[in-house]
Amino acid sequence: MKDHQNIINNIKRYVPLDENDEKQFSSIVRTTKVKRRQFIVQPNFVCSHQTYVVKGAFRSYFVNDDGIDHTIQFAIEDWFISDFNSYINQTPASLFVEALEYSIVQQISFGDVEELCGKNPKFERFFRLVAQKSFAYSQRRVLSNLGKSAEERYLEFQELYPSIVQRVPQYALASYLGMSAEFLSKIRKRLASKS
Amino acid sequence: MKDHQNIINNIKRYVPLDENDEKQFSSIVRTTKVKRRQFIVQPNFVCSHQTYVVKGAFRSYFVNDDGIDHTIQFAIEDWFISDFNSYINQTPASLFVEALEYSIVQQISFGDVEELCGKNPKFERFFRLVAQKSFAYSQRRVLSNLGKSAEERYLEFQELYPSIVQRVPQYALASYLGMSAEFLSKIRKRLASKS
DNA sequence: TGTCGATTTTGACATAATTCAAAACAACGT
DNA sequence: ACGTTGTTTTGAATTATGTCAAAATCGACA
Repeated sequence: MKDHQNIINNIKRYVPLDENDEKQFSSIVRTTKVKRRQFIVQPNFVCSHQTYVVKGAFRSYFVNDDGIDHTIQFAIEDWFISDFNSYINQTPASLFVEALEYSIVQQISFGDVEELCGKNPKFERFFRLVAQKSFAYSQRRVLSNLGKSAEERYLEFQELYPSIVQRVPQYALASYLGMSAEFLSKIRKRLASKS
Repeated sequence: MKDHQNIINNIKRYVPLDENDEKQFSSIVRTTKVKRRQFIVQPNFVCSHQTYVVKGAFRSYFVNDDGIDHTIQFAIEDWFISDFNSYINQTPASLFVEALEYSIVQQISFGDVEELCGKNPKFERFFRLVAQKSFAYSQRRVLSNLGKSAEERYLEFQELYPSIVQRVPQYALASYLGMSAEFLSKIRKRLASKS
């Protein structure tokens, strides 16, 4: 149980864990370093792990037939990231998950997680609560995408995640918000000229 | 355990249930009829139940400040629907959930579900798997919204859910796909004139 | 079965956002 | 510190989609 305290404290925000639970969980965690621009998930390979970010930043994205990429998610410290669809069905991924900076992560494999959930309901519960929260979050995003203009989406994102706006490249943010990089640049210029 | 077989078989697609489990689950299910145009969830009221559709059709939607509505989800036979964000946090809803037809539903309350999950890990597991699947589904939708044109989104939806296209009003479908009702009408006309 | 309200269609026009290509700028590795 | 490569900015031209208002159609139910 060297340095799993971050991820374990994270779990404890949802379910109480005693020392034995912690040990159980700790035994399935593997810590790794990841270089900037390195992929931890790639299309056609099964996404076998969920990745918890100890330090650094990632994005997951899809590249369509025209070579245009669409960012699904960012993850910085204390977030999980993966190609979730590939992970839960253990089928080949369609996304890239790429480090935007030099990062340190902790990974848990699908098999280990399922086994752990089977033998300790606290973890079953934890992963249920996380999945439910993720789903609710994703629905909120669908809503913003539907209802708001490009400028409104940018402002909303900036409001919610100011630290991410600072930290990720503009084109990645644009592709998350569903607009071209050029247009985001124009929006920012317009906003800067006010105020 | 009158007529809970549909919903129970649905659960059994994810976890095996013995007779006792079924009885336990059955005890928290309440069956109700819902008239066309009736709301089962409304903004500002807490969404206290998850609703399983035995027969009929629903949609959940958000109405923004300009009075424009955005459909989050459709549900027909064997689907669950709710304002999930309101449900899991037990906070006031921001969505309407409205019957598109005369419907029969089965409802389970947040309190009962949480209690049941606490005492029977099979249900904890079931709700975890469902939440995970829902999340993966929602991510796929984000992807379509980001990557595809209005026409492509329509074609994709028709491919995936032909029965829903037939069954729901056009304006509701347009608001799900993120386009104006008029534009969807034009897309259909254009498509019809080919082939 | 006819009527009224709700839904869909149509066309003209307005606007948001994209595309492309070039220039300016930043930042990374050696 | 330098050059190279990746990123952001700009402006002009283009396209997808929205808006509005009127007409046509549908469908529930008295």
